[in-house]
Amino acid sequence: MDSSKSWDQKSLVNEIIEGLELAKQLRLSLNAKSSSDKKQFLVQRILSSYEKALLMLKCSGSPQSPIGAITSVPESLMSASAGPCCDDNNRSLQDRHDLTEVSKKRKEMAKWTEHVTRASSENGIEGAHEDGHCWRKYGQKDILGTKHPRSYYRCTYRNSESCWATKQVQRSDEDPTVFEITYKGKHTCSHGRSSVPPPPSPEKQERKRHNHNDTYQQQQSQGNQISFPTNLRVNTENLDDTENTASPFSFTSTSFGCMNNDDAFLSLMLDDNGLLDNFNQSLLSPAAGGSNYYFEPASQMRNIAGKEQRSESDLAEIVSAKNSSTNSSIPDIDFSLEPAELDSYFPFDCPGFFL
DNA sequence: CATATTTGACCTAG
DNA sequence: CTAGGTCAAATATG
Repeated sequence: MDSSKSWDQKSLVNEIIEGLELAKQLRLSLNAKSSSDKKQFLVQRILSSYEKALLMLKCSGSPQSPIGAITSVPESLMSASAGPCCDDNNRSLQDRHDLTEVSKKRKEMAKWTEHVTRASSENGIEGAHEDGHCWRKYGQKDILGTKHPRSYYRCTYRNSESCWATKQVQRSDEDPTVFEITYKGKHTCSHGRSSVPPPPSPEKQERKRHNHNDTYQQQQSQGNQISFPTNLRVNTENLDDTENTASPFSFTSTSFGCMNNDDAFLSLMLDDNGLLDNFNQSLLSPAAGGSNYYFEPASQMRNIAGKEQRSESDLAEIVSAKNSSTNSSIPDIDFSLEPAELDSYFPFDCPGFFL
């Protein structure tokens, strides 16, 4: 990866910069209310740009690519052709049902990671992310080499609806405002983001202990500028095709959980690009929960990781939503889209937002 | 009282 | 054996 880069780092940077510029243009367009054609065109360009950049990265296969933002996902997990989501965590289940197949891999389900920057206490955005699903914490573990413990959550409806989706929340030690959320399995429950007003968010405990007043409500008032993803970083680490790869990233948050607008956002994305075709299904599938933004040129991106990414499903995506602010920017290369981009699509005034 | 969280014990892959 | 992941009893919350 370091030695023979099939891509020139400059090209990569350029690609990303271009994306950034385009995003800015898009923002302007949005503000100016220009024709939707133009907007769509811009979106397409942006995606194309990032797609290229990601491809370069993927090809390089460097875990520690220049882009610090990219988090390498530990292992590839393939999703057994088995079900969409149910599969692994239920060790016990599997054990009961068919131990034999589980032999090696413990993880067989689609998995992707999301990086969520949640508020700095000053912004009071802690707990700003929710994905519209109801999660129940079932464990917490101190992980070697990390300052903060990792929390384990599973779908509240695990039992009632056999929804085996789970997620892990790990606070970054470097940037305490960043939470790395790793999802596993797809929601099969019918309680997507749409309905349920997100209960306690994962980090709830922290909010509890720290502050709660200045949290999300504040943002509502601040409305467009902070609320949340100011800078959206999308990092795709391991992608593998996987038809059932569930719903990749939900742009964190409760917000999405309660808004319908994401549809607009999605449709925009989808319309413009064939790129996202593969995901349409899941994207639109109710179960998957609507606001998932797929970033996946399917076939092209997968692989490269080099290891066992067979065909199954090795999907790990990382989304970073930064709400920090204007400058979090990242000189080098973090993919960062300016806030406005999202703002226009997401109303933050919906009640229950960020909760 | 029902449901969610906490937390130490337990299980398993590596 | 270790670290990560899960279970489940105890406890907290509404």
